[in-house]
Amino acid sequence: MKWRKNLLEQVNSMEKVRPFSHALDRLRDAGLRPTRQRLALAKLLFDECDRHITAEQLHSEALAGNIRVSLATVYNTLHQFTTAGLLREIVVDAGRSYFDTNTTCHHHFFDESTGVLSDVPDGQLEVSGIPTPPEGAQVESVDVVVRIRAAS
Amino acid sequence: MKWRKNLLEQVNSMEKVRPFSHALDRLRDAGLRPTRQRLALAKLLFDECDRHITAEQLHSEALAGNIRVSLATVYNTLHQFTTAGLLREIVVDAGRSYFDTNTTCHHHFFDESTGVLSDVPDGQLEVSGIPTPPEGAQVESVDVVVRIRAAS
DNA sequence: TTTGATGCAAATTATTTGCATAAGA
DNA sequence: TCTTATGCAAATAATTTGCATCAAA
Repeated sequence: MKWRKNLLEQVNSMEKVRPFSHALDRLRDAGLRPTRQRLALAKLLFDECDRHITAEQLHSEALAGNIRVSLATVYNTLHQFTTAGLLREIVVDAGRSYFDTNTTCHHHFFDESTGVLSDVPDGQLEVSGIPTPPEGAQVESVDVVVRIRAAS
Repeated sequence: MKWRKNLLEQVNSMEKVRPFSHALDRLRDAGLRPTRQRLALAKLLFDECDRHITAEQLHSEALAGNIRVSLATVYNTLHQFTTAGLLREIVVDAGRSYFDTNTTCHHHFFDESTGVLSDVPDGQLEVSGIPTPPEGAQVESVDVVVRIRAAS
């Protein structure tokens, strides 16, 4: 049927009305099939710049935006995005994973009272003398977490 | 009954045979009642120096040493020790907590292939320019994790 | 013997997996 | 239509909590 275009065409025509090319391009470039859920989650993640979010938070946002998606799918999608290099997983809290839309090398503040994760502005913090790892291992990354707390 | 001494006396007499004063002193100083389980776990933790261990690992060691203790008690004890300042909790792996018997300020290697956590020797790694935290917050600590992996 | 801390079973929270199904070619 | 990848229910893993019990005084 004529009106039945493939998803790419649909999306291209929709882009004229509402610009979600950003999210779509990212999925395309990563070689991930742009399904409805993925596209919706990508939009939430990448339309604003520089987000730090947990699976639970993203799931809430999706539901609030009338996107029907299970928490498991949110987890799976976040991990797929991470594997594809679209996200970076940040470990700051035992028993909760945060995902960062900024995948470049940078460091974090973690507010232990509120659970809010934020970026340390570039150029403020320097790590020098990265140590020689034990025999036979290579350094993958050097992660710095500045733990903060509301002043008492 | 005469033979029924209190725990302190028992322990003092046993010390002549087997030296676990180290573990006992630590509990005493921290104001924690030296119960059988706590004393046994403290012995495992503090008799060797500088251990990095998960709850699961410590539980296994306890069972191997014929110490009947539940995993929940191991968790509770690890947290009590941490609150008392005897241990430091290290967050390196989403969904698993490590505890470090070295509570002084230092940094870590985390081997992502094996899950082994180890200390970065003092003096090799320097962090400079600790950034100003967001308004109203104060810095609690600056944690550096050097993630390593077996060379491919 | 009394009392309050303790230790564990059961509950909770966070995350992963297997497989029926829907989506794209 | 025909796969193959997808999304979710159910399972698993990690950790916490409430309360009966035990140990110290």
